[in-house]
Amino acid sequence: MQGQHAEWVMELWRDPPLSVMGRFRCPLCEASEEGQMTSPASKKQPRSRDPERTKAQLTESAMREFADHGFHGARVDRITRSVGCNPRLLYHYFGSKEKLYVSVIEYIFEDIRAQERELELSRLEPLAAMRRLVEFTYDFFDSNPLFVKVLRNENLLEGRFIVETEVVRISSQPLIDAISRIIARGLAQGVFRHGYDALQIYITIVALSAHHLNNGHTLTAIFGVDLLSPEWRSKRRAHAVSLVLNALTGGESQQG
Amino acid sequence: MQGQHAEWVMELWRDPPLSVMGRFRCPLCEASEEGQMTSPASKKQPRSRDPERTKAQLTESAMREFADHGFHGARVDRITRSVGCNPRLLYHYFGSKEKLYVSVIEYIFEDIRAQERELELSRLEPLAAMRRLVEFTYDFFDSNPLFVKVLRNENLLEGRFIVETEVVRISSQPLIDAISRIIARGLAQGVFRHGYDALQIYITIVALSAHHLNNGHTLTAIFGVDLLSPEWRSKRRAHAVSLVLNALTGGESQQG
DNA sequence: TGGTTAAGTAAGTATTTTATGAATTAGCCG
DNA sequence: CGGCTAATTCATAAAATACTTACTTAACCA
Repeated sequence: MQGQHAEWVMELWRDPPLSVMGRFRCPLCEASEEGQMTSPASKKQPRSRDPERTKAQLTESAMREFADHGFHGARVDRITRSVGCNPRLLYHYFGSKEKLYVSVIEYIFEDIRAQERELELSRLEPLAAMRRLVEFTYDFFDSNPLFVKVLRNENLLEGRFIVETEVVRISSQPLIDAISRIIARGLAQGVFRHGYDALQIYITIVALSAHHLNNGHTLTAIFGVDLLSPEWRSKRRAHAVSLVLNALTGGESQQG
Repeated sequence: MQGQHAEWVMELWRDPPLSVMGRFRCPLCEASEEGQMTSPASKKQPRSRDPERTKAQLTESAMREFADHGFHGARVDRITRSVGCNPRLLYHYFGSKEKLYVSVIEYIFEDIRAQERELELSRLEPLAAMRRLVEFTYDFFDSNPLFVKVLRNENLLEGRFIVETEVVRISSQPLIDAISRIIARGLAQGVFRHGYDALQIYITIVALSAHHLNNGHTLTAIFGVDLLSPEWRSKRRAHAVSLVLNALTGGESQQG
């Protein structure tokens, strides 16, 4: 849904030259404004009172807005308008654009934590566990574009807000420990011929899974192949699995 | 120099709470403003006339500004002030913030093209060639943070400007072809036991080299290990080389 | 030397955008 | 019902920001 929107806007954008004149007008922004303008019901009936719903809608809308435009590019006005509520409400519930952004980050991290807990890698054989980990990681990023985009922007801001939250720090060590144990078991059983540092391996898996998503547009422009197409992504999934497993099981030179 | 600045600002930023009140003030922005305020010489002597120098200074300053804040976060005012010239000059030479941004992208790509041409992979043995390619790619990203940052922002904008330039499309296919030949030679000689698609391998190399740079701040917050420290980066370099070479040379299962 | 061109300056303006003060009214509980 | 709380609206402040109009003056060349 989001991808379709992006492609459609790109299409609109490609033909006319950069901008005719005057102040910069972001075509993505204007398009999304118009797109949302029709949906939020008719104008004048007052909004029914439901603070939980309002807060949730604002968070959801803000997530999309920050994902699509980054912190600086995001407009509070667009957020409230897409919800259909008065701009004042945003400040009533969140205090500032900044605090809204932080709450979006926290909101987004609740998802991944829940999903990660369901992995249960210790019951599988080393090779199968590793395969599952790569597939899970790949699929998570592949199917959570908003997560990917919000994190990209947070890195643009040099992680200024994520260090404040405390929500993210918990429960990442268990995953690294689990990977350590898989590698140790694999080495002991002889199915793995190379030991790698667990954190390095995990970052590698994340890199293989997410880099083409983070950099899809420039890579596509550079190589002339659409790295964001479903076809390429499914090939990428197989490649990631294959590469990691081959690296662990194979070869005779090099250490890790 | 840039990294130091970032760390210093982060240090300032960590203690006081998000913002006291009022409109959002970006601490990085204010710091860099103050930092630059002292340098651009005394106020009132008129600027000596040198269009080339002025244009070059503006491009350079804009590159840093766009890298540090993204397109929307960048301020034309800061760019001209850090150069020490009148804001009108930016429009005199570039026309708009938007066109300035495009010219920065083109400027940045001239570097990498020049460096890539010096690779000369075909003379090396497959294993050595592959090692050199990984090391070169890693080192390029590692030592060109502005390139990395500008591209990250361009992806946030969904590659809206890079598709316009035409500068980037040339001479990327030769690299992919060279990689194809290396892999073919390696398979023929028996040093490689797995054939991979050249584009997949190259994206993989880029991913292993750049993902921790692109996502260093969030990953650092999540895992509590500074992935941007020199120590971690040098370990990362070895890991990337080892992983790719092991994947190519080793194992008996899986294809590519 | 004098005149043309363009580099640079001074001082804005129009617009956008975040944020607020204060009034209004819905909903809940006794 | 009546009154209290807080959800919502209205109108607007206040400041930033991209961009401009109108001008000055240095540099270059016939």
